Amino acid sequence: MAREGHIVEPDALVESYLANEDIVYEATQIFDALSDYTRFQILAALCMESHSVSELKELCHVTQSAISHQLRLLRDRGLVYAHREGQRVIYALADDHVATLMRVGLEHAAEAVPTGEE
Amino acid sequence: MAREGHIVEPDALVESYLANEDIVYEATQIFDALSDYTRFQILAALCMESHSVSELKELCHVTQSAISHQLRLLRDRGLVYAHREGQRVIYALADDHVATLMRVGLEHAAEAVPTGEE
DNA sequence: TGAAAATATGAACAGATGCTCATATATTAA
DNA sequence: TTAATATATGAGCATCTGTTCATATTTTCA
Repeated sequence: MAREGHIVEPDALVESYLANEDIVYEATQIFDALSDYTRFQILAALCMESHSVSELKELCHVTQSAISHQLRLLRDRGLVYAHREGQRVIYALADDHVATLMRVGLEHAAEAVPTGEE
Repeated sequence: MAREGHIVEPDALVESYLANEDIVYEATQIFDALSDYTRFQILAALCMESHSVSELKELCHVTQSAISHQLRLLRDRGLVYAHREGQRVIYALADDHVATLMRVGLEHAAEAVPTGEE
């Protein structure tokens, strides 16, 4: 069945997660959140610091409506949370795992994309 | 602009990646690959060991055609590679980053999904 | 060579997705 | 209260996605 040895250390904990359909589905939902360019930019900005909707709109170069819709999705999935400050609504990252995922994803991507320097 | 301090260490390397559109796009593509239940199962299986198409079909409980289509996508994105062994075609993970991402994603998911035990 | 087994692939289709546009809600200031 | 600013949201739409179905390709074995 196997062709080579294990590529990663067989991790009992990870394997138990894989056996749980709900956990696997939840994992795919996180990756889905990170799979869209706009959402990735939002989360990247929030990795650095919290931002209002209008700040995010500027940082991501999309319309206010588009940002709000994506923020709603991220909020519904528990990746960000919000609180009001006067007229503004400030969004923040809800989970440090997201930052870790983005870091690893970017490192992988940086290897895949030829930049002239490695 | 900021509401609180930095959530993650400001990482100059990561910030330079974020400034590169191609790298960000490439990163979203990796997350997209992991965002589908079938593909996630395929990659999870390949994290453990290499598998033929028919083995993956059994492990993921989907049709041969569906597996082949998804494997093509993963191959096109450079996440897996294949070689023929007689009638079989054996697929393997092309990149260890994928395993790391899945591990972190599953850990995040395990916290989000109530299991009765943490 | 012909049949069987394993894999790949194109077409088609239903459902999901991300955006825009218009409008609603909420807060502040005049 | 009215106007202005900030944010949220529903509807509609074009595009994308994942699957199925049918069929093609490749390899092995009789």
